[in-house]
Amino acid sequence: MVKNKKDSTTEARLLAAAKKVFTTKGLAGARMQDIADEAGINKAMLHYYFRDKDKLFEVIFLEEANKFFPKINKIFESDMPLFEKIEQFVNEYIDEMLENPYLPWFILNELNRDADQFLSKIWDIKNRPNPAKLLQQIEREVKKGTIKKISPIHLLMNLLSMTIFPFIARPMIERNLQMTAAQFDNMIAERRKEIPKFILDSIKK
Amino acid sequence: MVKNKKDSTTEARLLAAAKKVFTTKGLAGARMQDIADEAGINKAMLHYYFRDKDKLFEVIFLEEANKFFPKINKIFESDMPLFEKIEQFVNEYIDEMLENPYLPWFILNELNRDADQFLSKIWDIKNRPNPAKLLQQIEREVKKGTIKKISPIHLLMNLLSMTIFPFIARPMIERNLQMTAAQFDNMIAERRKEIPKFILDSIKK
DNA sequence: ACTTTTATTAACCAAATGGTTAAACTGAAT
DNA sequence: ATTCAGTTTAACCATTTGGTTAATAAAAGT
Repeated sequence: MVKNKKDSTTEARLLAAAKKVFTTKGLAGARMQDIADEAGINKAMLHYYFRDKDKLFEVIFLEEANKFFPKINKIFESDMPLFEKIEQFVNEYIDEMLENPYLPWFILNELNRDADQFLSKIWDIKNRPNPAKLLQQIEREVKKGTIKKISPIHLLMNLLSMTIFPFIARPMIERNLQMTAAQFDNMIAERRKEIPKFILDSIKK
Repeated sequence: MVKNKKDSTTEARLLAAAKKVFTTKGLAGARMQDIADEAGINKAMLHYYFRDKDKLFEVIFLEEANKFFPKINKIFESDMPLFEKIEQFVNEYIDEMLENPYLPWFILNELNRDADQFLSKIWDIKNRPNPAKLLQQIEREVKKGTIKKISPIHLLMNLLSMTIFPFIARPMIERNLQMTAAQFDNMIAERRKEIPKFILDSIKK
């Protein structure tokens, strides 16, 4: 595998370092000096390329959000059968989490800290998850009688919860259930099938 | 309702303020001055009563953890039938979250930041959730054939996820599903029945 | 060869922040 | 009335931290 030239530029190295530090320490906890050290590059370069801390944060967040959420929305809005949609959602989400385990944490953290600022300034409305179509689809299926009667909101909440929560709670899970990283990854792999199965068993007639 | 005298002492007011500020801003993001202002009390008093920021944080965390987790562990370890246990867990957890919506956030945040330090120094091992008994019970039920075949770990993960996640993701849920606070509370109330029902439907034979 | 632009560094700065201190206040015990 | 411990305040201090700058090196253009 040939290393992409861009990956070793100053800018790219700073971005990678920032991603790592923001992830583990949060926006407030991250130090510009830590990021510079992690990249092995002078701190002034962070300001040279990204102006200030908030801008740097924004760049990192948007890069990932713009890649990921459109994919999720495409699934939500497609014309697939409900169960297939659920399967695809779980798989897509887990794929993303394995590549960027920090993302949900990142988002929820900042959303918790200051939702207004985060949503209006940083998170473009086009890229926010929009499950409206999925909710309608569930309602239709219930009315048609193809699945058991269930509130669409609760089904959606259950789907999101079971998919996302393990990644947010990873440190707690690994500790309290005495799992190694490998065991955790293995468990996540199983969930690609377990979650859709669990849901199907619950709502099928 | 007569106001408890203790609730208006300087120490208690500082604690309440700290709880609020730590909750919304996190440990790193919280400012001692913010906490003092929130309490309407001189900043020096924070140091007078709690020595330093970390100690203050510790006091707040332990107070709640020592109240809550023993309750949860008692449920995990009791001899109730599985389904009743699930119901009680959900109800107990939701009760706690309504009173202290910040708790799971608080814990996961610090656990994510620095698990080792947090667990060894702050979170006494006696108060950590210990679901071993519940896992065994699920395994027994599967073997007896009273419920469908399911991995105990995944069932536990599903239970925790569906119960806890909505509180962690609250700001995102309220925004993206355009819910008011009242609607959110209402949805949570419904989940007391929805979660056990969803699980039962999925695992019953 | 030279000039100009871009990239990089080390030293520096101002503001924020956790923490200290000395003085003053309060209320009960003597 | 005085003392004395506990409480409270404003001013202060040292360090951290985000951000700037002036000087310099490297690259690109002429």
